[in-house]
Amino acid sequence: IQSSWNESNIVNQTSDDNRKQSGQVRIDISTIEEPIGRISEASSDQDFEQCIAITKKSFVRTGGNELSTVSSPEGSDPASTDQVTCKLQLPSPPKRQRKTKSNTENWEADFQCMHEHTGHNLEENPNSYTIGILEQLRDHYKRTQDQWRTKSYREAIAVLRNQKEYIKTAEEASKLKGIGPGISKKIEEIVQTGHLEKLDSLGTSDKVLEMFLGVYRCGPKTAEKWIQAGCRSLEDVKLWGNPSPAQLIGIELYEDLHTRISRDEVTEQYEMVKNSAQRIDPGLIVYPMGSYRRGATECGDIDIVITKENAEMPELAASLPKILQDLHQKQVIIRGPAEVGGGVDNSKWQGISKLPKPGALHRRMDILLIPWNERGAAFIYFV
DNA sequence: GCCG
DNA sequence: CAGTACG
DNA sequence: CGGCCGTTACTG
Repeated sequence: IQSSWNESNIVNQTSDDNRKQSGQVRIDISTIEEPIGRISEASSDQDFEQCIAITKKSFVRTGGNELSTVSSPEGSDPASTDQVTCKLQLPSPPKRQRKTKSNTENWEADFQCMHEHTGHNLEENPNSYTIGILEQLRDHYKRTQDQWRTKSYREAIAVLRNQKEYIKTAEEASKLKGIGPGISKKIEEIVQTGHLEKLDSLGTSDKVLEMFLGVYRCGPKTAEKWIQAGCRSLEDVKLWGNPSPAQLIGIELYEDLHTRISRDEVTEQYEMVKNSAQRIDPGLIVYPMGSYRRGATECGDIDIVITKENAEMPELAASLPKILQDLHQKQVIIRGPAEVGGGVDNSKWQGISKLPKPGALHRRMDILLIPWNERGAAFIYFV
């Protein structure tokens, strides 16, 4: 905020010169409107503006389902820099003309949440094959609990996913922030040979570990523990693994929870929550978030934010058990209302939901409670 | 693994 | 407190 | 080389 929260700095940046210290995000909050609801009324909130200014992460155009959080690609050509730069509009902003005028007029187009989500607008990424290989490597490091390599691959993949061009050489790759010498070489190898020698030498014997890691609320430590206990199947885990209640749900619902959710079903689930919430309190405002809001055609889970005008956390937290109870009557909720305390600290609920119709699958659902004056930051964070 |  | 999870 | 997201939220 110190470096960017002042007007002169922003004017400088617009004028295309001397901006080696880029990496700032500039968002025109007065024009942020999305199909689901409006957050533009929040533009009068100082804290909302500051939240955005503070957010140094770039909201890079997303070619896939994940919002990239890499820093702005400084040092690249001006055109591409413009594409990831949006405007932070101050009370009386100087509207400057950009050199590349198409970008000026249409910068909103670079953001998924500025488009109507028909569910048919996500094009294939030219690097999808490369990404697939790198994902295997990432998963390997996740299995072997190498958290930092996992992180590096995760970030490199996110960067690659945001490229419109096919990255063919190590030289091209290493220009991208988050892709260094190691992954660059691997990218070139993948492009030239179609696969990666490193993957062959890893062995595929850790299928069991992989399966365990797929269990809801089982991470590397627990998976390792189950292996050490001699478990080789989910049945074994139930007998010998001493799984937690949540993990037991993850085992019982393993298939359901690994099935992607259609956009339409997320809409349905969201409507159910919204109806229940507003039956409890008509003032509650409910939004679908996460990958749904980013326009994904299929989602892994269902993210929902609940807020209310001028409400703080205690009031919202008090409503949550009632909402869950109401939902419980209409759809199945596991880890249901009884286990949710009424404490002031309850700001979220993570559980399982299922639409009340034949053949419906169990889905992971997150409900996040957001105090009214934090909604701006929440919209940035949870999307 | 990458970055500073 | 460690572990897991969320964006 | 050292640090790697969050004074995250929640469970057990």
